[in-house]
Amino acid sequence: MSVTVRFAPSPTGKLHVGNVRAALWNWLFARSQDGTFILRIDDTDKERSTAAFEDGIRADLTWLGLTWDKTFKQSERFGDYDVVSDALRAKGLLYPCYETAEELDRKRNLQRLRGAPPVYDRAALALTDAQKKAIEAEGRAPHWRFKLSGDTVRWNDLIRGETIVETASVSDPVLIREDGMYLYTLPSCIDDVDAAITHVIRGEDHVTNAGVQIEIMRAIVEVRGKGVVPAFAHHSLLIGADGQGLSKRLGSLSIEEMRKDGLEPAAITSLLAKLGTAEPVLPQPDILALARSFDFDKIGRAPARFDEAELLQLNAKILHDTPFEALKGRLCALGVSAAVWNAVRGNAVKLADAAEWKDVIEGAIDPVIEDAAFCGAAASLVPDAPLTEQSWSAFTNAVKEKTGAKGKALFHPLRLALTGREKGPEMAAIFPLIGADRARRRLKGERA
RNA sequence: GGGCCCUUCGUCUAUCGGUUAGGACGUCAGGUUUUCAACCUGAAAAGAGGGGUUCGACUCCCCUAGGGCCUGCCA
Repeated sequence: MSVTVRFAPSPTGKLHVGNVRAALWNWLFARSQDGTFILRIDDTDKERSTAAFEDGIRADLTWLGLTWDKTFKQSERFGDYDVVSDALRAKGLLYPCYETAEELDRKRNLQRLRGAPPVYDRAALALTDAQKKAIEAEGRAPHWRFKLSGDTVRWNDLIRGETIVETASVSDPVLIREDGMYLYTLPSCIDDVDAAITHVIRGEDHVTNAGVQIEIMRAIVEVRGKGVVPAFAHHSLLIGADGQGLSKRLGSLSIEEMRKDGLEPAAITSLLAKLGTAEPVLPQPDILALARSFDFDKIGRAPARFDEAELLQLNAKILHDTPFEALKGRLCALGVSAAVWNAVRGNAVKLADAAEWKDVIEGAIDPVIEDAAFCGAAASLVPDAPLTEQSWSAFTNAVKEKTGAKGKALFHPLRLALTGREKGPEMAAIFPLIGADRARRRLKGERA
């Protein structure tokens, strides 16, 4: 049986690092098994789902290189959900409830106060047909719950190992709201069975869900007369660099933000693929190489810290190794030539840094002159154009001879005068780019 | 409140009862680049705490502490 996985975001928000780690692992696993990766848009919540979020999710995934083999939206499949829910009703597995949200809330609070688990008491199951009729005569519509078995559900989780959920300690899940809208659970289960999903890879916030979903899926398989319950792999969630949960400040960790910030998608995939695994996090521009090394056995069970500083370091390393050709389009848009890129890429953390260096090299800057006499002497020693790779050492040797300065005393003031900055790319590389004329003027303290 | 999961260098982790507790990233030092970055070499750096079990515990058990998650007519 060939592997089929899915990533199922709901278009009610932007993709963030947490989401994307799940998407990535699904994608990597699919690719490593020569399987199928499905993008499913879970848009059952009509009020909160928007086309803009959906487009954003697709754009983000595409940008990261997580392309899908198939895609569909749950909103296209309500007919199928109707068929299955009717069959579930007929089997007595889906039953109507008439409590209001406030009532349920009250019940839960009471249970909590008594120290009891807030599990639905199934009062609706005791309702007679006459009572139901009477309630509906008042204009009240039911919401529908799935009747859990109360048994222990167990599965061998690909990451967590043997895992059990006691469905007796879980409320019968509401599958259909009072207004007739499907909640996420049923469509998700139906789609997983119908699409023949073999592996569900997602965050451990879903482990209790997995218990109830396995029961629901078993019922669906029976109703459909085909399909299987997939295998599950629940990974730990990411936490912040401070060791606290990530959920609070996901805004700043959105993929869209990172894209706008000019980060390399490979930096994100390199980090997220290996963070929390036994393998080292290394810059890996080839996402398929990441797929080849994907292994559930290497994934740890403890929450891992996501540190933006680490992401930036990876981004820099990836940039250091990326030739001009690979970045041509974006560099040209920034006005950065191949010569400039090759001279400055070792100093770029983000791609936009190259543009800053381009401005330092080619634009007008205000030089920093610490010692006017020294710089003035140097100005007169700048070799005639055109400058070459060798010009820098010829120039600095001449300055050394004339002024007696050496080491840091020699280089530091020259760098400051020529670039206006304390640090930067190899001077031998950018000196010819700055050019003899501009170099002389900058050494004389002129804006050039 | 209840339930599930987790806790080894700063970080991600290896170890599946006996190891000088290993690696990677980061950090620091030295080298190199007659400056910084890059690069090379090296070093420092860890079993949350307390009880057991055992000849022997990072490893198994219990307690405590800390963290994550679930406990929705959200997903």
